[in-house]
Amino acid sequence: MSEDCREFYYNQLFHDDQPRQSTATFSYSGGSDDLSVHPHLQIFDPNSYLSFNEILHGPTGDDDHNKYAITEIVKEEEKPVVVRVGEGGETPATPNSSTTTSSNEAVASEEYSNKGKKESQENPSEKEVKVKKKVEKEKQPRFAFMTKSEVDHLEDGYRWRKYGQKAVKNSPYPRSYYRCTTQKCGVKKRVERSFEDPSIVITTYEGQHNHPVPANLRGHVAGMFTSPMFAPSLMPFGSGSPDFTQQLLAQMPHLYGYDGANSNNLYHQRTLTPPRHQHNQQFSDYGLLQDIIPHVFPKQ
DNA sequence: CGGCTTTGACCCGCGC
DNA sequence: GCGCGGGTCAAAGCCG
Repeated sequence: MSEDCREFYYNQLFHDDQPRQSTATFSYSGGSDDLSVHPHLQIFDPNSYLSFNEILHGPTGDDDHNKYAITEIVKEEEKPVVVRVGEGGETPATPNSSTTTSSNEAVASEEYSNKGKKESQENPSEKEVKVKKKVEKEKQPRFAFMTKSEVDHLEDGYRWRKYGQKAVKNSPYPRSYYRCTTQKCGVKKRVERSFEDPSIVITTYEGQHNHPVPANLRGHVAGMFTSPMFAPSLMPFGSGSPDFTQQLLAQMPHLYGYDGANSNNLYHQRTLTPPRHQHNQQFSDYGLLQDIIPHVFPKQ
């Protein structure tokens, strides 16, 4: 089988605070439908594979080009670490310009029922509760990424329920608040559009999912991240580091292939029609993963 | 009918 | 204390 390899540049965010210019090699099989050489591919739906070009730039068909070109990832807790995908020479907005640094955020790890605030008012040890909440709140991993996208809410494999929307000061664009719909998963995300560059969507994740990507979701990313290969125990990241799946998903939201609950999902349409690249650019997920994190997925 | 969005009201922290 | 801004609640409505 012939394999075409190209280089994909990105800054590695995952392990430390030092942004590192890294080179990963994306490999995909060329002109072959022979998946037997990649038995792991059988767990995915081959119809949802994206071409290498789409990995880099987002969907190329259906005028989707550049809609999902991710521009930056900002890790919020410390100095912003920028991850830039692609080499489009874009000038993304300043990471700090639109990410929230507000201190009055809710505790993501708590169950998000309506009890939180109101009960704490009735509780005798009100102060202790507040302090505890504050500590827990500060522990929540949080990071933001900026995506060049025409749609506000990018699919990431998880199901979200919108629970609020607020006007943002000095910005004509509102900020939307979402919560993961899975019970006892307190992950939240905020989505807003950069007022400096309206083509850029800023998504801020808060907390870590305590469950896999919903299994009933379509698309190879959901399948990939629910596979045993992505068991948390295999992930090389220390505690306190944002969940890898989220990070990888955050890097490549244009990979999200499932048909989620939201009607503005660009990928809804593409999952209904076979990708045009299927014959000559079948993408190997495993090869991709090997190259991104070779110490987790050593080449055989 | 269940799941979701919308949206005004409310809560809370912070600065003045 | 007051006002402001961010975040959340929850009722109402929409939709498949």
